Amino acid sequence: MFTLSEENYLKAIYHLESGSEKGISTNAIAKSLETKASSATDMIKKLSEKEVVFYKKYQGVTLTDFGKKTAANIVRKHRLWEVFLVERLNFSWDEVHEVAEQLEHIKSPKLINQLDALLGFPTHDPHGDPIPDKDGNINAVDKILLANLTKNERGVCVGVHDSSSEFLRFLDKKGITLGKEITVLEKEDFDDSLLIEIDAEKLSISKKIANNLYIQK
Amino acid sequence: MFTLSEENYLKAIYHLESGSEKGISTNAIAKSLETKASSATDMIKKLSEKEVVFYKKYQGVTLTDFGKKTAANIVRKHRLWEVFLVERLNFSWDEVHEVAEQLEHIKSPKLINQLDALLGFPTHDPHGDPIPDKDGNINAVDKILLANLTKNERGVCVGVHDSSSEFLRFLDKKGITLGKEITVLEKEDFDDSLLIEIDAEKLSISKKIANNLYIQK
DNA sequence: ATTATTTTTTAGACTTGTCTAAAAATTATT
DNA sequence: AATAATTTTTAGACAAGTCTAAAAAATAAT
Ligand SMILES: [Mn+2]
Ligand SMILES: [Mn+2]
Ligand SMILES: [Mn+2]
Ligand SMILES: [Mn+2]
Repeated sequence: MFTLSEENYLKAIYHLESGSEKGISTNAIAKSLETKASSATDMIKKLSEKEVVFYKKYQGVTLTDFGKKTAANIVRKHRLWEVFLVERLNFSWDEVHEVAEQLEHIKSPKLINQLDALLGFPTHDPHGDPIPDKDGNINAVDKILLANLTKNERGVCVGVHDSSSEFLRFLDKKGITLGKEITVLEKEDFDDSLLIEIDAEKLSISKKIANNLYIQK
Repeated sequence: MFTLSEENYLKAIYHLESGSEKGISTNAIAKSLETKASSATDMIKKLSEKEVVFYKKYQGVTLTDFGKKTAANIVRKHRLWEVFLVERLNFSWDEVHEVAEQLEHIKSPKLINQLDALLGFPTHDPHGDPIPDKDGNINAVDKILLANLTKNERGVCVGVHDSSSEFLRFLDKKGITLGKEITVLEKEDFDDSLLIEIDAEKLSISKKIANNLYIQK
């Protein structure tokens, strides 16, 4: 069994690993958990002792198969709870993260399986992120950033890269939600902004926004 | 804000207070939390510092108004989660306690208010215990122990005194659940057992059972 | 190839919550 | 009232998790 702190480190390493081949650096872990590198080193040793990570001094860290499965299970719980909060308790997608950070640590296999069933076995959370199954497997969809679409291309908004409250509330304000169809009408060269069509309306989108919205063609 | 440990001590004191006038002893707290008296003394000092309990050395401890409200809120969360687990996630009443012990520490007022609404503002948990409202008030019902009924008296089963898994599963096996009507047909003097009628069937009940079942006349 | 910079680890300290063993206070017994 | 038994508190220690400051290793720059 793992402590709350150990689980948070495992999850951080899991997220950092998806998106880089090499071992995850002590600094990267510390930054992601808003703690100090020395604390990360201490915890890495404990995790290595418990055989959820491979660790050689100065070489960074990688999850073992057991570690991957354990981490995926925490992510699974986090995302299922997010779905529950949005679908059943009327939370908006920018309010769920903090609460899910707590709920993901509740230990009860039956609870999470029944929750999964209650929600109809959802495949994605409110931010479009995939929900791992019981074995930790995720079926990845081929989504690309809106910024990478070319003129006149079209697709459905299926996820966000940045899931901060600020960004999510901004999207709400602009009427951009998951499931909506977006067409790129223009790409402005001098500021990299996009003119898009959504809900039969024209909307100008900055490069920053376009770099944080996932589209499925 | 209170730590998980502080919350558990507060809840223990809250439960011990209902059922005795005087201050709660260090030993009683320690026993109820399965810890040592010295640990209880340490924690009592912290709680006193935070002004949730009154404490004078060797005099035992009592909750302040603030402490009562804080403790009642934890009990509120515990019992609402128990209702959720039974009514929505198909847990049986003997499986919920351990999970509710964890869930009661989740910090989110919106979560608990929405959960309350989702469940239709329940007044009692699956064991018949009252759910405090947001201000910590409970409306007590006048329930008595089955053992205190006299011959030919009748009432509805509304709660359990012992809520251990063992006792609850025993009740399930005998077909005794909350809401059922029970009539006392005989009271045997030599072993204090009861002959009751439930679901139009006769059933013999030991003194121990009768002392742990609450009835509303 | 040295030197400088950055990253990582170690050493020592602190907090929270717990424990054991001993001292102090309270309560019960004679 | 004095002694015995019990309860409560204190003193000191320990594990988990964190921090700062300093040392060691790795990487970058000259
Ligand atoms: Mn989240
Ligand atoms: Mn999410
Ligand atoms: Mn319970
Ligand atoms: Mn209960």
